[in-house]
Amino acid sequence: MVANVLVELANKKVDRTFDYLVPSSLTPMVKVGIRVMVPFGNRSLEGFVLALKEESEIKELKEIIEIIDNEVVLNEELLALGKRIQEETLSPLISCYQVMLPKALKAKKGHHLGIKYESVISLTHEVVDLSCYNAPQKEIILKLQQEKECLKKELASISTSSLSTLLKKGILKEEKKEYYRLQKEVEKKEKYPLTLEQQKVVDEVLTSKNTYTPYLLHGVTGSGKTEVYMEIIEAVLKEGKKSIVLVPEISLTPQMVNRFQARFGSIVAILHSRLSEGEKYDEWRKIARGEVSIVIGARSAIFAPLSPLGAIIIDEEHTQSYHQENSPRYSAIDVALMRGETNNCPVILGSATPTLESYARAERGVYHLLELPHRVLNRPLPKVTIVDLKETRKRTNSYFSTTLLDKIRLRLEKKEQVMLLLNRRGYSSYLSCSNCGHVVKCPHCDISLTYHKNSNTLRCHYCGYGEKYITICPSCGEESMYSVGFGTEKVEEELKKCFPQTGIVRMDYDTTSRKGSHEKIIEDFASGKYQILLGTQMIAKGLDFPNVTLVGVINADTGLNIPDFRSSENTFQLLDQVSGRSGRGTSLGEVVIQTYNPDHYAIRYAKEHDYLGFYKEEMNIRKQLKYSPYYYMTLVKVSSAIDSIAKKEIEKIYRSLERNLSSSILLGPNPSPLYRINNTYYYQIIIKYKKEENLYPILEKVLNYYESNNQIKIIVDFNPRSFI
DNA sequence: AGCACGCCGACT
DNA sequence: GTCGGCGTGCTC
Repeated sequence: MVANVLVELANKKVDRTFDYLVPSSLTPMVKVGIRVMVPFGNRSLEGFVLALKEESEIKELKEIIEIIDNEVVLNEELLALGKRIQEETLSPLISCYQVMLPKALKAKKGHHLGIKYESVISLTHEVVDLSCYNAPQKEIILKLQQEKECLKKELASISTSSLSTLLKKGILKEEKKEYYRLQKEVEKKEKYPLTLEQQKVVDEVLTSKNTYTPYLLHGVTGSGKTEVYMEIIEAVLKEGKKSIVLVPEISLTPQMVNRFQARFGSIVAILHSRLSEGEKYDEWRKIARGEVSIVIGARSAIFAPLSPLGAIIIDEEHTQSYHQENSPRYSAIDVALMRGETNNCPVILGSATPTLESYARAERGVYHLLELPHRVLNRPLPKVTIVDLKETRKRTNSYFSTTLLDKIRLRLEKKEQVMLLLNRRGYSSYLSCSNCGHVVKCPHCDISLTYHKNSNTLRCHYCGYGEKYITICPSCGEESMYSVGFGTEKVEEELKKCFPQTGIVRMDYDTTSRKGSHEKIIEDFASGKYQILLGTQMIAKGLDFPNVTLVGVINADTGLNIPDFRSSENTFQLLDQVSGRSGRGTSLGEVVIQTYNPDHYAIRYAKEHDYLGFYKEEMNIRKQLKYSPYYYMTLVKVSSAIDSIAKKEIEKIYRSLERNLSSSILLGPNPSPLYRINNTYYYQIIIKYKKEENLYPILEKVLNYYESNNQIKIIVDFNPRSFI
């Protein structure tokens, strides 16, 4: 027997299968979709078996060295899915398979994480007469009579010596059992009754529960989308079918997961990046073995090997993090649609602020539109007040307008909670010299350094470079450096001066980098330990604090000046999402948005919670400027350590695209908005088109042409979410 | 990705 | 004369 093996190397040159002889001793164990170790050149590599056949055209075959898996890691659906992703992203096939699996199962040599075993103790026979045992022995036996079996380490904590005596006497027996690392008990809760609106949405989805149907669920913040998801999941569960729920990484909090576990118990598995390697491996095994029916996870959970699938749900579908930013550059939404198609099941994309692309698809009937226009229990959406910072600046140089300060004070007096958004971390934006105008920049990147007061450093937010804070200008030698702009650190400092008696907590990249700190801040805020939560956009999505009645946006303009055609859309989404954190409980909520651009349409529509108004106005602009969703957009990027080489090659690529693409508009070639990162130079071309048959063939040619050039790297991103 | 093979410059 | 630079090509 001969096996087609795809080896672990993620390089276009070896991105095909190689034939290997299966030694007769291994024949019964070799299956399509398992990992094997094979000789490759003068070393040995891991690879996936993609096919089996009787003979090969190659004369001299080498033999498979050994088998790594007993069970299949890539089932037929995933094998086919990987091929489709390869075709649609032009990424190496091996990377399309690697991305589907937890680290422990990737075909990559090195750390092979094993299954974890625990010693389990149980009674060998019924014990009726307890009188001949001493106190700790009795305790152990009683516990085992109640629970049938216990972890050895649990019983050892009662008494190690009693335990070993009972084992020696043959009253107890010890076995090694496979043990899942992530285990917890959650108290089951009754479900909430659905509102009429929610029920209508559920009913409509369930009419198509056995057919591939994509839905866009447009539901305002607080409209109870999660309850709708759970109801759909329960309905398909009754038919013996399973579900995947994708949520943004940042929303995968214990609170969120608990809601699902409280309703469905132990048939829920969780997959996200904060789990340890071992925990992920265990969760994945539970899924592959069919022990769970619901998977909740971030982007890559879309590859969870559940079968049969009855529903796929993507919450906050507008989230940028559903697009992977490195190869393979796939979109979890596209993958969800593919899997919905092969599994004949509905795919529900939910958001209060869908992307223009998704809503346009819903308008054209590609997605079925479902709507939840009201909050549950007739709770109103919060009233939004816009504060013009140009006016504020005339009177004060505080970051807080008197309007915002007064409202914070009022809420604190009522023992309610406040959330404040500032989408910029650090203390100040950059350092400048008042004498010569010098700005401190990163030595490796084309970007100014941000001052972080807590660590007294200047840091680059792109490559991670850091240096000590300076007061003397490195250019003119004067002691005249001053900081410009402000971030969360500085606002926190001022906030503490304004409200010295109040518990204030900051949540941004810098305060959440330690494992568990993100959860801790959320928990502490939920329990009332703090009254004010100040944070970057990571506080905007999905969080549910019923006691928050005021949301303040310190500066709504931070995202408006980014050179990206989606800056208005991103700003509108952020403002609407963060506004949605206010008034989710019984008290009425309100929002204050501070801005220098009170007339900007993104801010005007966010004030009115008017998604459709924003959608229409933004669609007009996109139409005029020929942007997505009127045109598809593909980004071609060239990077090199040598500026002139990157520049020369992007120009070559441009000429080739110009010659071969007949119905596209080409933007560029230009230096990328972030022209230099980590001493690498970036140039790019944006291709806009409605229909372009030559696109894939020509881009493949370009990629092949440069595959052995190690001076430059080519990145092709179809429908990217960011052009930086 | 590695690693061998191969064809031109400065060294014990 | 040889050591070694890294361009090119191959891995079943």
